[in-house]
Amino acid sequence: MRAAIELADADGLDAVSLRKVATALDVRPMRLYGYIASKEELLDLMVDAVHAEIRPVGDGWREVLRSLAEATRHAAHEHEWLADLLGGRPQLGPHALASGETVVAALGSVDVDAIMPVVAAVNAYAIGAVRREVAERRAERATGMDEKRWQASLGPYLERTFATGRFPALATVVRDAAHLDADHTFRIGLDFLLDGIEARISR
Amino acid sequence: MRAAIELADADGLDAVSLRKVATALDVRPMRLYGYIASKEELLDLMVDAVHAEIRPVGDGWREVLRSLAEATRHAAHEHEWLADLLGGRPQLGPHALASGETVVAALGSVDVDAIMPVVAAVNAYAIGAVRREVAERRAERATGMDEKRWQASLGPYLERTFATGRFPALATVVRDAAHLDADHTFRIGLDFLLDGIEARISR
DNA sequence: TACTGGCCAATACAGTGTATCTCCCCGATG
DNA sequence: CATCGGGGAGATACACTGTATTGGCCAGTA
Repeated sequence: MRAAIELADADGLDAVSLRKVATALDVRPMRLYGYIASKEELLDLMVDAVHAEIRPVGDGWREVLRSLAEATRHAAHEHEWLADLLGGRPQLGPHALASGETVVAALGSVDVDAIMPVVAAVNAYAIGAVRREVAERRAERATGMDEKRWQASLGPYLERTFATGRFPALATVVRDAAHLDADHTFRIGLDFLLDGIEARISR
Repeated sequence: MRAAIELADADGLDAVSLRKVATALDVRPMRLYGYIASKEELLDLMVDAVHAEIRPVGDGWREVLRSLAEATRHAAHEHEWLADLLGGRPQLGPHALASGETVVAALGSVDVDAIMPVVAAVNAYAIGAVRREVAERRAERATGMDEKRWQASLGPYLERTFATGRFPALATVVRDAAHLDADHTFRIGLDFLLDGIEARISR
């Protein structure tokens, strides 16, 4: 599983094949089936292993939830393949449960019936936001490794389609609005969500 | 592309192979490369095609954003494979831009610099929430098509791990808290987010 | 009529996850 | 001590994937 994570970190999820993992371990491919039942199980184990790095901390429910989201984002930055797997199947491994435990424990002051929806919402936001962020990062890299070429290759396409006049509102926003960086965008959305939660649970 | 969507609807994303799409069209596989450059492009086209079904409607920014999230969820229910693709790469196809346009147009009363973060946050939440929902739905189906067997197969595992005493807070919440259905969970999280947005943009 | 350019089909290739078959070694038994 | 049996490791096999390359045919032109 560690070998698989190293492969994925280095060359992406596609580079994780049972044959490659086996050779990394100096073992024959079919040996792996003594430990896992299928490749999906290996992927689940990888995700749970990374959950060990997601350790929410902080005082009070708000800080802990924020920390959960930020830690998820941080983990996905270090393991971009995580964005492809997060939310793809239920996470019930020990490390995932452990981080869930610390979060729920920090929500002791919250109404017990509200805990699950709140945690679920923060998780959903974090997963969706991280996915888009990683997708953009990859797209940038695909067009020549630097941001200028990305703008240069995307710009003309967008200009052309905006020039059709079919998306006037979108065009003005893209052209006129301030462009926030990824950090700010993530935090603003998270603040929206946490504000809304705060308003409801302290009602 | 329509053929590919039908295949995916029927048997999941794995069933979409260029060979199968080609035979569905009574064509030889390599013919497809006259229309697409790679399989990824086909997947992008499929996603954009489904974006045609995502038509946010409503009066006022709040209703439109809610409609956007609900429509995304609805589309993913009819095309479960969409959950695997959403957020996986930037969506710049015409239909995706069109739904973005109607959303942005409905946010005319909002500060222009706030529009992008707001839309991004709602999208992120919708994608993350839909993913988890679809993941659960699949897990249920995988354990025998009905919910009872799902509980029966998951229950013992959770009971065992909770019995270790390592997740006391989680255990009490799972055992004692009311379990909301998927519709409510989605709507509650969405309300959190929209409340938070409302508080900030009308500030 | 000879030729040539383009396009379509077929084949080829390197890889995938996983099922099955084979064989060898080691331990237990007569 | 010899023989046998079983279990596990290894190799092989299979069906399939996405895509590059090759072969051949046919239409249009000189």
